[in-house]
Amino acid sequence: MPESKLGLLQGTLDVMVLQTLAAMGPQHGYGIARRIEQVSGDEILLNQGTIYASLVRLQHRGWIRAKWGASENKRKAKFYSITPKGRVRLGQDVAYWQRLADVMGRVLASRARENGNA
Amino acid sequence: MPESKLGLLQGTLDVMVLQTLAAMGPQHGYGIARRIEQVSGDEILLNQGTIYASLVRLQHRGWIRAKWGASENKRKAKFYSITPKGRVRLGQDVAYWQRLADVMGRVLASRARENGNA
DNA sequence: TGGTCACATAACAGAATACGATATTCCTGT
DNA sequence: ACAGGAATATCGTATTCTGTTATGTGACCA
Repeated sequence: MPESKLGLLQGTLDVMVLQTLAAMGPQHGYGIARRIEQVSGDEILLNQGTIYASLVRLQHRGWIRAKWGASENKRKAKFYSITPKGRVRLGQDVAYWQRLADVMGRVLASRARENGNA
Repeated sequence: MPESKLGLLQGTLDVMVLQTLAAMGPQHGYGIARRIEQVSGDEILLNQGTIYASLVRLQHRGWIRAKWGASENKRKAKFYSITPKGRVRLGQDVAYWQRLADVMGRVLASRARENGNA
């Protein structure tokens, strides 16, 4: 069980969605959410509804496209897939993330002066 | 020169400010901003004014405190320092960041299927 | 037939950074 | 002595995103 729910930072959800679609192929919103939670080792728990706003954004920008179909359970579901533009964007996002992680690492590593403490 | 300006994600600026104060001791807003840019290797470029909203937030929460003084150039400046509560918070923030970076790494590493591509 | 789960849409609240305008004070060049 | 610019701070607004909650629909099962 996850220690505590891990909140997300602005933009990280969209990247994970793109990555998930790139890695899994076409998938419906519900499935994408479950997959992200699973891959994260259940550290991330997406509130029901949270993923859809992301999907709307991404589709609106032309990075994913949707098509109605039926899930494995015969239920009506919208299947999303990543577009070529989406792949390009994903590449940029990953590069951005690595840069940010690098910079944060550098900043957080700047040594603290030896203070008495609390 | 930086390739391109690196935008920040929600919350990362506040953590960097706390860390900077913990590492440098009391410092004024302008100095904190310059320091963050420097430590980041000039990848981060803080727009003038951006840092102050962060300082207001942190002070409002009791994580930093301010005192008017004079900068090395004899100009009037507000010197901020981290409080005990701020140090606790910084620890939590760093832990959070590491968790998020870890999870993002896991998600972004999920293999893409071999697709023709674009 | 009634319930629950899979799956989707919509709308608002909260929070933080980007950006631009403005004010003050000190320092430097002429 | 004066103009201009750098150091330093404040404020207000636009934008964007996640959290959250309410609501709807169709399948499956007891």
